[in-house]
Amino acid sequence: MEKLRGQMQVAVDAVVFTVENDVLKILLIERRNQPFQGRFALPGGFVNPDEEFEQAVKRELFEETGVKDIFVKQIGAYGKVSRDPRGRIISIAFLALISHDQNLKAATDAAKVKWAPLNDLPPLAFDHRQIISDSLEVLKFEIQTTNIAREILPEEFTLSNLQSLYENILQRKLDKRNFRKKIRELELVKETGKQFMEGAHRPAMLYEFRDKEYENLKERMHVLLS
Amino acid sequence: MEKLRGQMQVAVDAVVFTVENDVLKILLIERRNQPFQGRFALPGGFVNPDEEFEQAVKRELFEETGVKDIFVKQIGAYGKVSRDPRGRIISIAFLALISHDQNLKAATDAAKVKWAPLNDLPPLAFDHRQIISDSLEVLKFEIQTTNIAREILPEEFTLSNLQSLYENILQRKLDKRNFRKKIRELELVKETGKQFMEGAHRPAMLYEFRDKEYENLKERMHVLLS
DNA sequence: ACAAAAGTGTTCGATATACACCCATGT
DNA sequence: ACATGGGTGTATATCGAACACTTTTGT
Repeated sequence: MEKLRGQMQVAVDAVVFTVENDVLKILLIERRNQPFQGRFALPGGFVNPDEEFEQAVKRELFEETGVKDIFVKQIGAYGKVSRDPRGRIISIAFLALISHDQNLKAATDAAKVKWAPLNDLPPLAFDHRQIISDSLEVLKFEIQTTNIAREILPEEFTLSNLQSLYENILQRKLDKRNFRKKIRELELVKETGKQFMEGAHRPAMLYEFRDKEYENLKERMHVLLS
Repeated sequence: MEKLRGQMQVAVDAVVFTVENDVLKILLIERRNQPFQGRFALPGGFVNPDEEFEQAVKRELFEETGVKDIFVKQIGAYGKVSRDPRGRIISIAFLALISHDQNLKAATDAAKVKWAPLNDLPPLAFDHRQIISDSLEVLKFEIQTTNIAREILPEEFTLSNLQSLYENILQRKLDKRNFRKKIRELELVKETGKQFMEGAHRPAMLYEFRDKEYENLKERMHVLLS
């Protein structure tokens, strides 16, 4: 038997999005060791030999956030020879979404863990900035073609919360009336009957997501052709 | 130093599309060894320690097809624990496109290599059927939002060839007049002035792709929101 | 009364879709 | 002459985009 070819170390990394006070944030961890000691990096770790990628991600994220069932979706493999000075370490990157109402361990944990606003990220280790950028592109697509928004918002939310989420992800302002009309047509949400009151202004209606599947939104992908 | 964690074998596999006689085909290789001996599989192989994923794919594909610069795009990582009975072998899958006018070695090579029509694939080894399915989804998206079609068609082609390619990829019929109008609006191609004559009917105009970049097509992705 | 966010419809332009006939050629 | 695929335009429906005022609350 020849020496095993293609032998490498395989890790998973996660771009965990959540929304807090209508701000889209990403989970970062300050590195304690070389390389990139003191820099922030995406949470992640090596994959055990008998462990699925998704299990590995969820295991790592449970350790960091205390949240058990996190929505994850693979973004791709990052394997540039030079990406890690320690040697050939490839990373399978995942997009992960957490709703902020699950009391997150990370928020109150040691200072080495933080939720950084997407639009104000510190310098990052490895190729993690690229991974975040790619994840955001995927998220932009998914939010427009599925009901993935439910994975990141709390159980109950206002239409302003929802619009803010879309704006944060798509990185542009949306028109309130057009947005609400669209959401209505899609039957994405339903009223809870409750109201949310805060500040010196009219209270907002609270909504929750419908159970309806939204794969059908992908039919709108007839972008180019009849 | 502890024993290396996350140690695995890493391979690349390619879903190579080409179009021959207006039929969309995929490159398959008959396996000579266990497991799945005698079954067809995607071309691929292990990644060398100092080799980029893309290099590895292109190296393998050059060996199989004799074509040097093949368009490739990563689809994702496939790493189910049970996917390969020999052990934990993960595969980074790539979509690859070859225009059939480059005289393909594969077509004339040993019987163990064949171009199989997408709509008539034999049983495949490993999770390769799934990889093909996922690749086709990516291709469906790319063909509608970029000028990727140029990577698979020959230098010169008729509008019927082009439409046929779109139909093959999108797996549905398109309206000829609407298709041509769209292609015109997008300024995707230009006339060569030449004609292509074949069979007992009116000769067709030959076209070639414009050099224009088509990233801008992605702006049409405002599927959901204003 | 005022400030601040919630809520609500209509018009216009652009794009997608449906649809049928003549043309140039080889046999 | 006929069979075969190549080539062309218009009318309608749908969707996206732009746009401003009233409502409800706390202070």
